[in-house]
Amino acid sequence: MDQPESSFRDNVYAIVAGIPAGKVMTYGQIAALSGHPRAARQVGQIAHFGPSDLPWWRVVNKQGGLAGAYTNGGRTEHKRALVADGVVVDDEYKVKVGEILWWPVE
DNA sequence: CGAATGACCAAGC
DNA sequence: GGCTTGGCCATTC
Repeated sequence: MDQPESSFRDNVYAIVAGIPAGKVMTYGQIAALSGHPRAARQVGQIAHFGPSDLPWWRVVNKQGGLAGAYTNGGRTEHKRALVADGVVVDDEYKVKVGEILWWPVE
């Protein structure tokens, strides 16, 4: 392909696609692992405009809060998808930080 | 191609 | 504790 293989976008795809069911990751974490520790916003853009083949519902913010602009219908469906995957949700629309999957850094 | 937007994060007041 | 600012860069108009 014409694109460089180590694109920020491509890395995000691989990471999000690699999130196991029952776990969630944060935008900042994904961005950092993609090579841009401050590009958490782009993860959100990719999530919105990017491919829908990836489990974006397993992606939450640093507070464990769900995305308010979830393409499927908002936090309602987002939370529902998480619970369906086996993720523990504390409040109506928040996930425990302890349930977040942290990648093997260092 | 340029400007605007944005599903975030961290620091400052 | 909540609002404001700066930063990142892909997607859209």
